[in-house]
Order: sequence, then C-alpha cells, then structure tokens
Amino acid sequence: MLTLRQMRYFEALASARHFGKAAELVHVSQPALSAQIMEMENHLGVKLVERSRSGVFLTRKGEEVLARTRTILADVDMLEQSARASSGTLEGRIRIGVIPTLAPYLVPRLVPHLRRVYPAIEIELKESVTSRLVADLGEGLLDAVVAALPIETDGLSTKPLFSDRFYMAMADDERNILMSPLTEDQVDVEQLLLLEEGHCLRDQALAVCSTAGKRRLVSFGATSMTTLLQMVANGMGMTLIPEIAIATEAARNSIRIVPFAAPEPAREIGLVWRRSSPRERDMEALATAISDCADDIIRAAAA
Amino acid sequence: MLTLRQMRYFEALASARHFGKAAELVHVSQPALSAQIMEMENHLGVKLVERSRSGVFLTRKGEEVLARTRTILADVDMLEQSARASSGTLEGRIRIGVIPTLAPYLVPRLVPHLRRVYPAIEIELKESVTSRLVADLGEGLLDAVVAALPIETDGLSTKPLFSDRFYMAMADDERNILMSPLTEDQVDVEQLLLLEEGHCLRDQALAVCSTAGKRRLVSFGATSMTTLLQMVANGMGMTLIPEIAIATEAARNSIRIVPFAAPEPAREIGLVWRRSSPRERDMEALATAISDCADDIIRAAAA
DNA sequence: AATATTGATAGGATTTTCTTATCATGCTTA
DNA sequence: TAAGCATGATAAGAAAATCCTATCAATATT
Repeated sequence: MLTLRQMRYFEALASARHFGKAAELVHVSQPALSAQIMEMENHLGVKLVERSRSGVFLTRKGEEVLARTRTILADVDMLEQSARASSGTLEGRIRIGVIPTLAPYLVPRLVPHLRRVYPAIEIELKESVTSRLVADLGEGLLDAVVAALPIETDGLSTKPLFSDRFYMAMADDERNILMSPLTEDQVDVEQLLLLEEGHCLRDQALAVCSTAGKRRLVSFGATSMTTLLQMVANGMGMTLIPEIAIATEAARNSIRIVPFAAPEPAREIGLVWRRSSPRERDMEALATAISDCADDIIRAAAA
Repeated sequence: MLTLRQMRYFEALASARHFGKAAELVHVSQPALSAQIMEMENHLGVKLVERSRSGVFLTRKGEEVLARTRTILADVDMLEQSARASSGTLEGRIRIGVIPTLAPYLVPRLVPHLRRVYPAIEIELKESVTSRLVADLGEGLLDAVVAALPIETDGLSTKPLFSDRFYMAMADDERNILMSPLTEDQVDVEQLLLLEEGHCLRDQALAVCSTAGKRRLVSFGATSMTTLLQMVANGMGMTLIPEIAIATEAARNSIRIVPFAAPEPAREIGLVWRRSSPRERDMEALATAISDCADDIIRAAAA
C-alpha cells in the first residue's frame, strides 16, 4: 500500500539527490529512508532512483512519479491548511428550515441581517411544516430549524427565541362587535378559519379556542397566512394571527386586529438543531440574530 | 501527520455513512476505523463527521475535506497505475550523446529508424566530444553515449557496436599519386589535416600515422569532418576519413578515397551507459538499432 | 421494560517503522 | 597500490502505529 510517508521521503530524496541528506531533511535515519524508498519501488514495481557513486538520479519513471508525488503532497498541504483554517462563526453554508407561518415575515429581515453581520455566510432556506423540518434535521439535510415550541426533542437541542402573541384578525367592518381585549370564550368556532392540516398554528388556534365544541369546525384548508387573511378580509370568518405577521398582513388586507385579554395567548418560537452538531457557536449566533430581527419586526408593528 | 490510510478510511466512512459498514469496506474492524477517523480529526483540529443515532453525517468541513480527499486518492491511484504501466522497450525519453565525427552520418538514419520501430520513443540528442559526453553521462544528463572505444569505464558499461574502417581522403587531382592500398608509412604527416583538440578522431589519426615524426604537424583545428574535407578537396592536404562518413562526404566534395592495406586501421564504435542504469533492455535495443543503421550506411557507401 | 444497534473504549497482539551498528563497494588520496 | 573516506544496503532489536477482540454506553426498537 502506497503511503504519504513514502512520498514525502521520495520527494526529499529527489530534492537532495543523496540518501543521507534526504534522511536529514525528513528527520529520520538514512536506513529508514532507504527502506521506505525500497518499499515504494517494490510496491510500484519500478526503479525510481538510480544509485551510483556519482550521485543519485531519478529514472524516467522516477521523474514522472516525482511530478505526481509533488502535486499530491501539495494537495495534502492544501487540505491540511484549509481544514485547519478554523471557520469562524457562521461562515460557509448553513441550511435553515422555517415554518410557513413565520418564514414570510422573518426571512426578509433575517437574511439581509445575517449577510451584513456574517459576510461569509451562505444561507439555504427551506419552508415547510414542523414535522417535515424536524425530519430533515434528523437526516442531516438541515442544520437548524426555526419553529414553534415545544418540539419533541429526539436527539435535538432547543433554544427559545421569542414569544409571539396571538391576536384575532377579523374583517374591518361593523359586523364584528367584540370586546377589546377579547376573552377566549368569545370566539365563535364556527367563524374560525384555519390553515390546512400539519401547520402548528392550526393546532395552536384550536387550543386557544378549545372551550367551544369542535364539531362545527369549518376548515378551508388555507395554505398560507396570506390566503387566510384574504379570506378574513372578505368576511368569511376570523382567524388567529401571530403578532409577527401583523405589520405585513395588515398592510395587505383591510382587517381589524383585536388583542386578547391577559393572559395573552402566544406561541413560543425556538431554534432547533441536532444535539450532536458541532456548530454550537453558530447556533448561538443564529439565535441572537433571529431574536433581534423578531423584536424589530414586532416593534415595527406596534408603532 | 496526515496519512493516506486515514483518508482511505474517511472516504469509506463518507460513502457508507456508517462506521461498521465503512470498516467492512476497507477490511478492518470498526474500532480501527474509528480510531483513524478520530486521529484525522484531532490532527486537523476539526470535526469531520457528526455521529448521531440517525446516522453519520459529514460536517461542512467534512464535506470539504472529503472533496479534497477524493481528488488526492484519485491522484494516488493514477500515480500507481501510471507507474506500474511497465514502459516497454524504448518508450519515453532517452537522451543520447554522439561524437561529432559520427553524428552527422549516423543520426539522420538512426532517428527515423528508432521512431519507426519504437513509436513511443522521445529522443534527445547531444553532440559533443567523448570527454564531455562521458561527463554528462556520469551526471545523469545523458542516458547513453555513442563513441569510439576504448573508454575508460568508470562505473560505465560498454558494448561494441561496429567497426569503422579508416580511409585516406585526398584531393581528386593528379598530384596525389599514391599506391592503393596505402600503407601507413606512406603518409606525409606534414600534409595531414586534423580536427581540433578533443576529438578522438584526431588522436586516432595520429596513432595511425604515428611512425612519422609529429613535429611538423599542421593543425587547422577544423571543427567538423565536413570542414576538414572541404579543406582536403581544396588541396590543402589529406585526412583520415571513417568509412561511415564516406557516402555523405564524397557526395559533397570532390575527393579521392584511398583504402589502407591490411590490417586496415579502424575505430571501434561502442555504446556506453551507466552500469547502475536500470535500462539494460533499452540499451540492448538501442545497440541493435545503431549497429543495423551503421551497417546500412556502410553498405550503401560500398555500393 | 427488554432487546438490538451503533460508535467509543480498553487491553493486548501484531505489524510497521525507526535507530544504531555494521557491511560492501567504489572513489580518493597519500 | 593500499589506506581512508563516502555512500547506500543490511541486520537486529526497540519503539510506534495499527489492529483485533471484548465490552461499554447511549439510543432506538419491540
């Protein structure tokens, strides 16, 4: 089996053209170097060097092998260097999954922010429901997931990022005469519009309004918050909207946002990653960035 | 120190994404593979793989190192293959030195002949006096030398190729009324034209004509046979010409070629190479080729 | 909870590699 | 020409690296 050691010694020998000198170059005794060269020659079945009194010459094959050896050794050097170049925080590719009820509001702020703070970052995004994202995380297809907690943590680490309060969104007309702040039992489940199955926000909405019977539930299976709020604006019902979505969606649709009475219901957004991942520092940095962005977005909505 | 073994195991691990399977791939126990991977990680100071219950993933660095590792391993394969591809007879570069009193007559036939018989040959030629050629041979700058024997053989091997008889060349006019065949003591040393110092033919000519005193020697220091024979044709004297040069030179100059009486003086042309050279077979083939060409040339002259 | 997988760890055997000492050869020099 | 020198090969034993078997710890599965 050919070894790098053999190549290193051979390189030295080719440079020194002298077994003893070459052995010094690689900090080894002359017999050790001789043995490795012989081993290499035997393995390749070729004479690499010509030993003569007037010095050591490479054979034709030796010259050819030397050329290849040099590029290989150089490549190995490159490998060591590039591997050791400890990539700092958030350098290189990071694959982030974000749930659909968060992504459209968070990502447009988060990505530019990350790019600004960590110029060497390469962001890959995936938007899907929590279960899909967690599966991808488990398979190594994602590095981090931003989703609503709690998440059954199966070899995963979690860090809470921010709290995202729920509001009720309804058509901005006179039909909806509700107290503000709203209490949960005022919600008419028949009027509640929900996202399609799989979205955590759907489950959360149901949890908030759980006091009423679930029988008369009408699901239009909306695929996005935006769709849902268009339905709301058209008077088809009302829906729960997370605070982070308000600024964007209120600007698009003519809706009224009604707060809940304390204790205000909310979802906890958190960052999730494989516990076995060596990127603790990246996760820390990412968590901070997301929290900051979310705060900005929510503060902007309040203003 | 990074080793190819580590890289081979790492490659296997990246392919199998499983320590046990990877170990099988490289015919080794799982702890052995684990240890090498750990060694590699420690050496590089980087986590290459993420060990998790749901499988083994490469880290970013791991991916990068893998890419480099693969090209290195491929290059090593190439090296082994190309080295093992036993170059047949007279394949690749061969550097041949030829003395000036032989080269102009031998080379134009020899080179096409070699190219025809050994298509993969790359010929490099050097024309110089014996001492220079032998020095170059000793320094590994030449692989073979074609020169007149004997050669003080200092770590060199020698093989006689052919015998090259001497003739006397003189102006083709009526002034030279000499017996044919010539006997050596008929030569008038004062009329003898010689090559400059260093050429073996000069010494051989003097040896042939040694019976006469050397005092009156007139040397014009001609640098080539052709020059010398032009001088002869112009009536400036006579000179020794080796048989192999006759066909070419007689066609160029109006000269008369007179043979010597038996035992005809001659030079022995031989092939010389470093005894330590592993190219015995090449030397054998080269010797045959040269002998064949020389025979052709001399036979052509006789016709 | 019991069982099966999977990678890490431990201890000792095996193989590789190294060093020192010495040899053989050919060159240099007295 | 013989003694001394330089150089790479060889030998023998020490050091190291690598490996294997057995076992552990942590998870995942049943």
